[in-house]
Amino acid sequence: MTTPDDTPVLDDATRDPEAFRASAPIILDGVDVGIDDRSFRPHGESGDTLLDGLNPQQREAVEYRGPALLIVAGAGSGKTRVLTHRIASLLANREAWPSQILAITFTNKAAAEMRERVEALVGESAQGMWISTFHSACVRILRREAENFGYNRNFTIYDAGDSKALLKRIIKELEADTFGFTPGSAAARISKLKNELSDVDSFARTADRSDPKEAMFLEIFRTYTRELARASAFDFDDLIGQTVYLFRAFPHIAALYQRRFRHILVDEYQDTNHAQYELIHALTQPIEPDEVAELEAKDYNLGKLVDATGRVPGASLTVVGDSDQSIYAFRGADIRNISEFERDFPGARVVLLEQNYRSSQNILSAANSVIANNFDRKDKKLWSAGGDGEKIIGYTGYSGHDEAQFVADEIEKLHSAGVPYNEIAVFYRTNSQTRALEEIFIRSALPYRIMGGTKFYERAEIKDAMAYLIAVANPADEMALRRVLNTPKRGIGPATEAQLAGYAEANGFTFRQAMRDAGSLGMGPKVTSAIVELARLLDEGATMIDPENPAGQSKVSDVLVHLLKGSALVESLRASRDPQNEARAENVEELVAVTKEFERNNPEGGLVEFLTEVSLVAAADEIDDASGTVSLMTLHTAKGLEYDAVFITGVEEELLPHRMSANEPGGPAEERRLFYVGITRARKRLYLSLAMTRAQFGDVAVALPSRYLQEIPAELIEWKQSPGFANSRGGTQSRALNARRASRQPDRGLSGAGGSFGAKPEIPASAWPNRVTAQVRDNGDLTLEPGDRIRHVDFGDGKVTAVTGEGSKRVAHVQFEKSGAKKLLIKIAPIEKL
DNA sequence: TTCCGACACTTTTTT
DNA sequence: AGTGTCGGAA
Repeated sequence: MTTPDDTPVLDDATRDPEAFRASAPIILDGVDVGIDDRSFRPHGESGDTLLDGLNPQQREAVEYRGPALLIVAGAGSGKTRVLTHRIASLLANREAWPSQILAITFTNKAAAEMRERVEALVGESAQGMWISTFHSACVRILRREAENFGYNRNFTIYDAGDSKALLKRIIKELEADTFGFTPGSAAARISKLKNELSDVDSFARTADRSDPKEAMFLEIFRTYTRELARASAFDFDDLIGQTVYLFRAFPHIAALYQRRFRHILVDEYQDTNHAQYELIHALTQPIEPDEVAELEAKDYNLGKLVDATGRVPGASLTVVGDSDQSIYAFRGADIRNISEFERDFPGARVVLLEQNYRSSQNILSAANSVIANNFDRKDKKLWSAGGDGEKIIGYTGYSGHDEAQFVADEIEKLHSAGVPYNEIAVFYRTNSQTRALEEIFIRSALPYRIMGGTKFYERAEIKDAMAYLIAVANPADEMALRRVLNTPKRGIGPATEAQLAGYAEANGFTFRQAMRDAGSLGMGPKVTSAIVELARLLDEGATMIDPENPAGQSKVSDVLVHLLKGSALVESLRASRDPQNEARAENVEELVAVTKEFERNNPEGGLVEFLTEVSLVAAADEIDDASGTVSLMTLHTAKGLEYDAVFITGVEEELLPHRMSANEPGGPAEERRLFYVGITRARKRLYLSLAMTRAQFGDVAVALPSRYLQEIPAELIEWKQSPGFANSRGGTQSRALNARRASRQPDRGLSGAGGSFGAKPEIPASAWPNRVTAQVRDNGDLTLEPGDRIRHVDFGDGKVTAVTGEGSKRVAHVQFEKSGAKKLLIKIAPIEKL
C-alpha cells in the first residue's frame, strides 16, 4: 500500500496569503503567483547542476520552455530522470510554485517514486505538488466539487468487480441475458462508451433502437447509470468522465483548476484514452476574460498571470511517451493522442530520447528487431554505449512445470552468483500462468511475490468487510447494503431482500431506510430483528465518523472493529468447519492491520480517504523494492519497471500473442509491443522460455513457439533447449528456432518428435532430464540431515548437503546425481529418504 | 432459507 | 483445476 497523495488543495489558502504562508511555510511571502522572492532557495541542487550528467536531448527536454512539449522517450532512455529534473528546474529557477505543478503518472507507485526523486533534488518544496494518477487526481477534484453538481462527497468508487456485480443484477432484472448480454460484455461496452465520453443520452441519440438488442443495451446502460447515481457512486471510468463533464458544465470551476495548475506533465501519454485526453485538454485551456473577472471578484489573486488580452494563457503541457510501448488499446488507450500531439497542440516542440542507459546491446538488438516488425511506426532504434553483454538464454520445457523448474534453477544460479532476489523478475502474459511457477517456487524454497493477480481486496471476505465500511461511509450505496445484508448468515434470503427493495421503492425512500423500518413490513420476528439490528449497527458506525458528533471522529480501525464485533463476521468464519475459513478470518484480521497502517501513514485521513485509497491501489503499487524476493507479474504490470535479470515465460503462440488478440484489429501488433516492453525491462540478463505442452482448462494442449521468437536474430540467443520440433505443416520452424549452434543438449532428441498440430506430442521423456511433474506430497515431519540420501520423483537420487530454515519451512540443499544442485522445501517436496 | 451436489464455464491484459 | 450457478431436498 502506498501513501496517498493527500496534500490539501491550496485554493482556500491561496485566497488568503496569511493562511497560505501558515500552511506551506516553505513558500515565503506570498501570493502564489509571485515568484520574486529572492530568498526562496530550494535545498539540493541549483538550477545549473540539474543538467549535469544529462545528454543533449535530455537537457533540451529539461530546459525547453513553451506551451507544449512532447518527449518521445524510448525504453530505458531516462525519461523519469528527465521529468523529475524538469520539475525540479521549474521549482529551482522559481518559474513555478509547487502548487502550480500537476504531474500525472500511470500508477500510484510511479507517482510516489517521482515525488521522492523530485524531493531528493529540491527538498521539501516538492510538498504542494499534485503528483498522482489520473484517477486519484480526479477523485480529489470530484470530492472537492461533488456538492456543486448533486453528488455527495462521500461517494463510493466502484471497481470493475463492483460494476459487474451491479450489471449482473440489472441484466437479471431486465432478463437481458436472453439477448446474450453478460455482465462482462455489458461492462466492457459501457466502459468503452465512457472512455469516449458518451453518456446515456448521447448513446440514445445514435443507437439503432429498432434493433431489439440495441434497445436492450440502452436500457441496461440507462439503468446502470441511474443505479450508480442513486447509490452516489462512480465507476472507474466515471472518475475521469465526470470530471470532464464537471469542467464543461461549470466553466468557473474549471477556471479554478486552470488557474492553479500552470505546468502539467503527463507520463505514459501513449496509454491515455480519449476521456483523459479531454481532461488534459480542458485543464490546459486559457481562462477567458469573463472568468478572470469572476475569479478576481472572489478574491483570487491572478496577478501576473493575466496577459495583455485580459486572459490567463493555458498551462504549459509536457507529455512523455513511446508509441512502441502502447499496450492498453484494449482499455481505450488511443495511440493518436501521441501521434497527433503536434497537431493538437500547435507549436509543440518534440524531443527524441534514443540512447538507452538500461540494457546491454544484445537485449536492445533483440528488442529493436522484434519491434521493427510493426509497420506503421516511426523508425526508432535504441542504442547503448554499454557493450554487448550476455546472450539471451532460451529454454523449451516439456510442460509449464518443466519451464517453471528451469526458471527456478536459473534464479538459484543467479542468486548464488550474487544477483539479489529483488533484482530478478518473472513475466508472463496471463495470470493463470502463475500457478505452475508458484508450485515450483514453493517447492524450491525460492522467495517470491506475485504482483496483482487475485488481489487481497478482491477476496470475498475482504469485500464483505469493506462493504460494511462502505455502507457506513455512504448510506446510499445499496450494493454494499445488499452485500452485507446476509453476510454472515442472518436468515435474510433473496425474498426478504426483494421485499425490502420493493418497500423502499414504493415509499420513495432508500434501502437503508427500509431496513430501519423493517418492523412495519410484517415479516417474521427473527428476520425483522436481524434487519433492524443490522441497520442499527451501521447507524452506530455512521455516528462514529459523523463530523457533527461531539465525541469526535473515530479512527477507521475502531469503526471496522466495531462493525466486525457487531456483525460477528469473524466469529462466524471461525465457527464454520470449512478449513479455508480460518484463512479467511485471518485475512479479515489482516484488514484491521491494514487500517491501522493507514492511520499511521495518514494521521489526517478518515474513512472516506481509506476507502479511496483501497479503490485505487494497483498491482504495480504493491512492489516493494527493498524486499529480498523475486517478483512475478504480468507483462502489463511490468511496464515502467526494470530488473537486472528478467524471465519472460510462455513465449508461445496462443499465449503471446494471446489467442484473444487474434481477431482484434491491431491485436498482434499490440502483443508484439507487449513482448517488446518485457524485453526492454532487462538490464543484464534476459531469459525467454516456453513449454511444448501447457495445461489449460484442466487438460493439456500442445503449444507452438511464438512467432515473435523468430524475429530475434539467432545469434543473439543461446538455446539451453531449443524448440526445434516439426510444426503443423510438416516443416520445421525457422532457423532462429532451430539454432544450429553448439548446444549442450543437441536437438536430436527433439526434432521429428511431436507431430501434427492438435495431437498430444509423443516425446520421449528422456529428452527432458529436467522434466517435472506437478506432484506435491505432505511429508509430515520428515527430518533430513546432511549426508542423507534421498529419492525425488522428478530428479532421481541425490545427497543432502545442508539443511536450513525452521519448522515447516525447513529446506534441504540436495546434490542430485543427474539434475544438479537444488533446494527443496522438505515438508512438501515429492521425496523419500533412502 | 440453507445446504449440497451436479454442472458449466473459465483465462487476456488493468486504472 | 477451480470457481460460480442452479435445482432440488431438508
